[in-house]
Amino acid sequence: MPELPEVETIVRGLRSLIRGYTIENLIIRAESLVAYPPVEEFQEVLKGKTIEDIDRRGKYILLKLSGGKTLVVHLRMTGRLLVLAREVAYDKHTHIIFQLNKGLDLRFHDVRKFGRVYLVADGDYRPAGGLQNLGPEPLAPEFTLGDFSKALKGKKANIKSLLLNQSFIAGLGNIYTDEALFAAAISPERSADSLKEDEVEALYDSIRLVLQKGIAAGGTSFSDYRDARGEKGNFQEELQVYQQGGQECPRCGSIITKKKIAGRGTHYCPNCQK
DNA sequence: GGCTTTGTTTTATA
DNA sequence: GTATAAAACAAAGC
Repeated sequence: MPELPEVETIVRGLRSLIRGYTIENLIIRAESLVAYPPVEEFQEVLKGKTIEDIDRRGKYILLKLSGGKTLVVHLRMTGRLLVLAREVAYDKHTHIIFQLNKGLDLRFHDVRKFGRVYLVADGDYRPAGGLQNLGPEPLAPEFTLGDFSKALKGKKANIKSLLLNQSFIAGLGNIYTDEALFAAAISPERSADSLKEDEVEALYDSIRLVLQKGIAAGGTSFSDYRDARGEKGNFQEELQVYQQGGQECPRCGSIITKKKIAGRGTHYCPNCQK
């Protein structure tokens, strides 16, 4: 599942592979993935645009184009953005092909077809779903412990659901939420405002550390995730609790539990996550 | 063919 | 209006 570290890895790859390239033509094989504007307009406006830079905001990929437009991509569960030579054959899950100059393709590949692309005017993110309502970037220097602590105050929801809420904090999904709560030794069922000062600090540090480790490992390829070159990440080898239900806790040796919390499969150690 | 998967949006409830 | 929880939705693999 592409979360912040996976999206960051993809963005870095795209920057080195296709920055400065021009979109010469598009092939849209599944129109349902084009969320905005209507497909005909999407196709016409993109032709001839140059990719000036590639950025990330939360789990959204932003391709800044010439002419004041931004192509926004969200990969949801199983989406991939791949850079491939034009002659590489499509498979059944290749849905949008951006044909670039010099014989390169940028391809949107998605087994589940849950991913979406949006073409917006620079800075006007309203048509792009939750992009305009994202919370702070957890790795940005401006996001301080004080901010985090203040934001948690008075929140009665459990900490797991709050961390998954993109308008509260951007970029965390099920994998890194479970890993950060484990690293901070905090139970996912705790209400947010029940956390003591030292626990808030441990969680703040854990969120940032886990995300940085994820990026350093090139993301988590538990199943579908691949980077822009089609390569797997390695963070699955470092997972402490996610998908480790029934295994021994690496910290205390108890058996890791998997349970549905906040509507999501949640992995945690019932003994040492308090 | 029902169940599962996750990120996001929508709806319901307090 | 706000905070929160629950349900719905996307589509395909098994």
